[in-house]
Amino acid sequence: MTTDLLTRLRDREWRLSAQRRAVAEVLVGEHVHLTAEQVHDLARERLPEVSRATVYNTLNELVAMGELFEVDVTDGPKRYDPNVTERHDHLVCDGCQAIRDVPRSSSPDVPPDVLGGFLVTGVEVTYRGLCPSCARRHRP
Amino acid sequence: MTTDLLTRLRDREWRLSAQRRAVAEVLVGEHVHLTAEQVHDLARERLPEVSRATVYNTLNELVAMGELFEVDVTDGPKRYDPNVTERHDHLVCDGCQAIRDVPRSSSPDVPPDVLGGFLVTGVEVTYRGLCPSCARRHRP
DNA sequence: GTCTATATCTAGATTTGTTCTAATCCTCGA
DNA sequence: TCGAGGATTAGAACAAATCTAGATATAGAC
Repeated sequence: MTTDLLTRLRDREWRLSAQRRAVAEVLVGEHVHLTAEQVHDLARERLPEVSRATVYNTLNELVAMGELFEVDVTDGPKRYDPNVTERHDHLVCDGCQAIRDVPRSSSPDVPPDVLGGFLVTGVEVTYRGLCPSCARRHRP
Repeated sequence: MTTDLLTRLRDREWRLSAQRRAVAEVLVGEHVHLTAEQVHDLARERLPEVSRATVYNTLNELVAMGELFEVDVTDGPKRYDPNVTERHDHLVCDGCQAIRDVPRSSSPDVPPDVLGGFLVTGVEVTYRGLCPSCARRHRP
């Protein structure tokens, strides 16, 4: 098992206030893709006086540090993905907006001749469809 | 050459008012990925009294008809992509947010065993990097 | 040509998601 | 203990998009 978010933050000597800890703790887990609003709600269950601004500040800092990915694959608010250690893509349900991580099968490459001088540094793959329960509802 | 947007709209018997025509005309061309605001500005050059609401209404109708793609690959406003006839992916410049279409090289597939009951209906691939002029500016 | 039903358009208000601001609060080293 | 600087806060501000209600245009029937 790879080191988790809280451990990595401690190792970075990142000033870990009570508020920041509350935010970070919310993000630990499998297939977690919360919105800032959801992070705020969950963080307040641990520490009621965490403000929205602090949640946004903290999330943005974590993203800047590379300890969190911003995922913007649906309409509406951004989601935050703490799975930064395993290279993966996303599977998005068009029904309920659920997001699931999928390990990357193979790196899709663009043939260099179509790039026209573009310097490519990264690739994102998003699969869209219906999650099991939305698929059932859609064709019962 | 495939039929263009205006022709297809006429064939669909879509009520083509002066305002809608002004919006649609703006979208014709190569590698056009305008924001709603840019579409509004350009449409007003043709027909000064087009309102923002009409631009949004028209864009959303075209998207619903499948005659226009909504592309949301950058922070900030959505972009609209009239290239619906050729299957393609997007190349996004992290410097200036320019978007370029690239023909899809090969369909990326998820191995069915990782899907866990998810019904996949589509895939989007986004390449990120720096366009020629931003790459020059970045390492001169 | 006129009338009527229906679709479309408009300005402006509203909603949503996010960032900014200015004041206050901690924390830690001197 | 004090002071400096970062962290936090509530609320204002902002940006993108949508909604609303009334005005306007249009096509087809007469």
